Amino acid sequence: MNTTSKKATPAGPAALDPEIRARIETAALNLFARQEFHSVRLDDIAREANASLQTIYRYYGDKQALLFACLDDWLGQLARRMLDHLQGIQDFKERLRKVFWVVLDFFERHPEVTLTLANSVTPATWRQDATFRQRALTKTLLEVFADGRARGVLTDEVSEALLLDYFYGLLFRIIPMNLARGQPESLTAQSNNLFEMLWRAIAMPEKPERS
Amino acid sequence: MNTTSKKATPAGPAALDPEIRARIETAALNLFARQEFHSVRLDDIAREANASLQTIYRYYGDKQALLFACLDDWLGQLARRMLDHLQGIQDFKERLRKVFWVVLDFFERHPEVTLTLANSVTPATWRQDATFRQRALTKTLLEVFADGRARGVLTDEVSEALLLDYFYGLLFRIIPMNLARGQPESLTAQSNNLFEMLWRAIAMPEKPERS
Amino acid sequence: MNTTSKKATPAGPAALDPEIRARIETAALNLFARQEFHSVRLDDIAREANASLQTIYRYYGDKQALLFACLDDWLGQLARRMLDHLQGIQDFKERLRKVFWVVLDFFERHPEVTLTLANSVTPATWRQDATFRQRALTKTLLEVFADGRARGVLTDEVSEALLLDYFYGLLFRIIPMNLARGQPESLTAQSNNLFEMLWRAIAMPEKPERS
Amino acid sequence: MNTTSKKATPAGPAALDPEIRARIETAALNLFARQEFHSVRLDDIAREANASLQTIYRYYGDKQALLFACLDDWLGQLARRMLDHLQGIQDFKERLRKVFWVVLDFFERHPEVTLTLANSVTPATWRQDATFRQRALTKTLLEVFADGRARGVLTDEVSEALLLDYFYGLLFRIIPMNLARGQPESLTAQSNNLFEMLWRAIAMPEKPERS
DNA sequence: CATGAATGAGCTTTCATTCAT
DNA sequence: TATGAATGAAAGCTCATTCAT
Repeated sequence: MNTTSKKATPAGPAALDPEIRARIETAALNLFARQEFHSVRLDDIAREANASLQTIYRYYGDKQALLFACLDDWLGQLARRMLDHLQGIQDFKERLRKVFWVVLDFFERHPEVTLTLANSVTPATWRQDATFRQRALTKTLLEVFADGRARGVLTDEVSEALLLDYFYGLLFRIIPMNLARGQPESLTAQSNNLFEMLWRAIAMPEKPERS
Repeated sequence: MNTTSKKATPAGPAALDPEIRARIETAALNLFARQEFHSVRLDDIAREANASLQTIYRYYGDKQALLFACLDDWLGQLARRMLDHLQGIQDFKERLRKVFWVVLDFFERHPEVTLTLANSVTPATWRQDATFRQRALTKTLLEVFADGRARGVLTDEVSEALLLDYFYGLLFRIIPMNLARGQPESLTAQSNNLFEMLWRAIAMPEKPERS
Repeated sequence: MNTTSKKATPAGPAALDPEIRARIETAALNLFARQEFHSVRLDDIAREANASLQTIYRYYGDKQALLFACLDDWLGQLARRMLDHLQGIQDFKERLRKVFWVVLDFFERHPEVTLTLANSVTPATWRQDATFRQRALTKTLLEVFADGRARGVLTDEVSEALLLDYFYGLLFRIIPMNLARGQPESLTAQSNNLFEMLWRAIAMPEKPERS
Repeated sequence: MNTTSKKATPAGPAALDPEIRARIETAALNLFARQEFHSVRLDDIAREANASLQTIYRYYGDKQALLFACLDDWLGQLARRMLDHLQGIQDFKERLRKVFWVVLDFFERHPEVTLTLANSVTPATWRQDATFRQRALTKTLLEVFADGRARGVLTDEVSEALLLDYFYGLLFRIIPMNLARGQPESLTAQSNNLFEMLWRAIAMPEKPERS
């Protein structure tokens, strides 16, 4: 509600007790995953975390900040993992394939994060937060796509932004949907198939060989 | 104290006064489009609609039902439009291309609906409502895809559900994102390009000619 | 709430249809007798009376006026009965005894009126209404007591007002209480005993005969 | 929507903050004394008490419980005072005289309590509350009367219940009426006169000396 | 830090009362 | 007149957030 919330700076420099932090965020993520943001009560989080309401407020400032903090940790982890896995891969398509796989793998292994994103974060909310690691992720990806474009590997039928939308749109749909369906089949296992389809969409179509 | 509390039946079959209904839903849609569901106050809707709070309760029962009612009307309209446009088109790809175009065109012309879907409806919410016309839409599309699969036009690399996810994921991403970007370029205008890319992804890849 | 309610004059000169009036007041009295004033819904009265809400409003103006109208009719009847019965009785004590009996007899035969007075009329409410026949009753009684005082029949230990309070206080207590107890014994039947006790209280004590 | 709605337990045993409690009850009593129960708004009580609406709900649960709580405190005080004053008095008549005086004195010194009882409590309401200290008072008095009956001091012309009605009826009438008349004369000051009149009514009449 | 309350906002409900047909 | 709605007011409830201990 408050754009310029001049809250008591959420947590001092010492970041306070990381163990308590962990307890709170685990509890929070579990609840945000199961219910909509507004149906989750801070009371419940406090109880599940075995912490007091005051502590939550001291650490995070308000409910939304808590939600963001939870996600931020995980997204940071995803970003780190991504960079790690990309090391040494040169080929553009292979880099993208790897990115695709890392994302599938990550969310499939952390369903609470997936569900929280699906149930408790609306685009409007998402945009509100300036500190998101997500920025970093998106920025990285955007550069990758720009590069692919420059190298003529990616189609130029549509704008770069739209290319990125293909990528994101696909992932953001199949991951939570597959989870909602009870994960009948692992997406990670089908990663290559899924990626090849995506690639056909966004790659520069081969010019028909003459003759 | 309360002996026979009968929940104000959310509007009888007579639908009460359609003009008031329209005023309320217009006001509601405008607000749900601009803010998150929980930030929208029924007070404000009532004021904007020039109706009383009680009237809203009489017509819809509660806040969420109001939201659904708003969307339901528009989605019904979309469904009708879709069927209308599909008339007479036989070719599978052309049918799908048409569907794609109708969706882009519809949401691009009704940004409030797009924004409301993006800001005020989470998947969890979405699933809660049994009466949604959306069901009809999805069911129709699923049949289309099943048919395409059966005819061998669509790839069999992944399940039908995933094929549908490609379709939905793309649309649900590019439409609100383009709007958020201030619609620098009409999606409808690029419909064919966008569709061809999608088609490459989901179509049965041509077997490499022998020789 | 509204002291100077400039309502549509409750019922035109023709007093409208007396049959409908009767139906409404019967229904109202039954409900006011069973529940507190504020727990009675005009809806229910209308339904029981087989009349429309509008009709009630046209006839009475508002809820409280309806209550008063109901009581007024009965109290008028009581007053008439009283005057009728007093005819020809000269002796002061006998007149008072008769008054006492008429009151007991009347309320014992009209429990709905008793209950309505007990459950739906608070003193504050009572005082609000200027048109009450009750005024007439009280005024009459007050004169009776003044007369008794003047003749030296009633005690002069306390003010006339307090003498009247003995009379009223007793009646207003025993009548509804006996009803609440399920009327184990008819008060009317015990009228003489009860009256003699009262009389001992309010009569001028006989000066002890000297020697 | 609502899974586990647990009615705010009307104040735990700790009675919460007694100072706030006092502020609320004072405010409430003042308003209940001046207007009818249903005309009093909890808003107003909260404002006058400098407390929030929610606090009132936390402490009392609902409006009627608040009313009862206010009265209960005072009636408890009256009961204590009564027992205190009765100590050491043996003679039945003197005991009753004392009871009579304590009641007059108490209500004359607490007009808000008197008015609240008169304006905001109907018999129907009164009967609803099981915890009322009033029970204790009535029970005590009933025993006193039974005792007087057994000892042959009280008249046996009517049932015990009716004797008690004389007592109550008189007090419940003269106290609020005198207040409504602006207390032209102190009842407490006239206590003996008033009691002697009552006594003549309920005492066993002296048998006429033979001869 | 934890606990327990206090507070403000906003949803929901129930009615008297009024309006329109 | 009867019917069906519309409206305003107030009760009652839930929760984030804040305070005090």
